[in-house]
Amino acid sequence: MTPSVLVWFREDLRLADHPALHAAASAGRPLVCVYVLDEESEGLRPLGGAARWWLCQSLRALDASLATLGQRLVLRRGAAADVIPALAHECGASAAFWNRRYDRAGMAIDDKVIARLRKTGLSGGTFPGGLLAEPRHIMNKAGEPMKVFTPFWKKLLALGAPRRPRSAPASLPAPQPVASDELDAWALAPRRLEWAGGLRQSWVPGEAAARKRLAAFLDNINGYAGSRDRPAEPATSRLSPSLRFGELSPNDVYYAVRFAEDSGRASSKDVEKFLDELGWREFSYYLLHHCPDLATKNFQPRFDDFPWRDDANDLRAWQQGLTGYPLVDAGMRQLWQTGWMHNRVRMVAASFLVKHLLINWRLGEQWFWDTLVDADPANNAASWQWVAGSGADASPFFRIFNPVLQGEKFDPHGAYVRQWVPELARLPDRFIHEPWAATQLELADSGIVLGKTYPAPIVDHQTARRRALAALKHIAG
DNA sequence: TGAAATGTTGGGGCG
DNA sequence: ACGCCCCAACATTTC
Repeated sequence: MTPSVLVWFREDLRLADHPALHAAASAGRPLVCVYVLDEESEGLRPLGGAARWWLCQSLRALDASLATLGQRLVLRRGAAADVIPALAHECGASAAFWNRRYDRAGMAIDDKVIARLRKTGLSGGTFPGGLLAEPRHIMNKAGEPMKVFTPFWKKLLALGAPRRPRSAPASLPAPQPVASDELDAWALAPRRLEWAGGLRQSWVPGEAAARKRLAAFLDNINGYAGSRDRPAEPATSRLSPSLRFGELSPNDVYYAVRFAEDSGRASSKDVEKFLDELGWREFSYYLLHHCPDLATKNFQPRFDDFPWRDDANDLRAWQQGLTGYPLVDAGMRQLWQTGWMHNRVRMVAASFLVKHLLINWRLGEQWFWDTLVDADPANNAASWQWVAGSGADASPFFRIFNPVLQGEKFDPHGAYVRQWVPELARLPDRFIHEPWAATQLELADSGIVLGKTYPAPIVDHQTARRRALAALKHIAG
């Protein structure tokens, strides 16, 4: 019997531009496509709730696309270093292929899998597929990892054109029948039904839907550079969860945007601005690769002794969107209801937790990890550290967002606030970002009783700002 | 990928 | 007519 080839899907739940799948398909041998739910291996961070929901839907979608090619997705559960070699033997495979990952725990597992495969005469083939550039290829003159975004991104782009994406295989070799777990038995969907309901209303996971979102974004990219910061406008790509789970490869996105530019559909300004965001994703994975503890350890050690406040009430108010600052609350509620928050608001809300409340960025990182559908081990950790000031190329400690000014600047008519904080919806524009500045009469006209129907600010901006500056100046460097 | 404090300037009201 | 003051408006510095 012809030995089969095993393709191990991980954070690349797609058929297009999937180098490992492409290589396996070209071998012309029976194919086994597998996904392993690994909740046992040392050091792997368990997915948060919203991401588990996305994963479940995306696996279903991937299985359906494989089915159109006569294939199916085999589901297995357990420590990957056991499961993959065992499955390879079970189905008589001679090789297992996968696309690389870049976190330390994941790479250690992959090394172990390769070692075990080799021990019994099988081979493992690994491919680049998740990043525009391999992290080890970008170093400064001293041979050290780079620490500043702009030179990093310039260097990456100067390496030459990124790998060209391939389209999905038109056909796949016949499957090798293998037993599979039932997806429903994994119970990935959240227990709270209404939470899953909000996610389902907001998103369609899977490669096909991701490609539709990419196309819709390109149709709408005109003016992106300016409108991307206004959370009430549908200007951002909303591709983050798809990139997180690899429903699209960054190469696919990169070239789609470049093509829009070359064909005159998109201005260079808008394109550069958007590709910068893809660049930040690269930079985050790059940092995680060279600094594997990014989610728990300060990138800048001088933050190690910072006296964070331990205040469960303030943390809860922030999580629930009850800080009394409309823009922050709107963001936190959008997050809870849809599993996603607009980028501009993420910065303001995160800054509020860290700087106004002086709560440890790790607690914010953890909350986002649990609630974001795009929660990503690299982006989430790097971005929280960036906001906190402890990260690479971080926001300086004295940069403290004023949630009122940010609201007035980026949500001038309060459309975003009105959508997510409906109890403020009737406030006039001039008070929508600072309801406490309205008189009792004006509040009453809008049906608001401050402290009852909507909270008074849990901290005074001026006071909190000065407190943060005083606390942070000790570690300024 | 800020905001506040502080400094400077210039037009206009006014004595 | 002139100087003085006020204070936007803008620029610079500081956190």
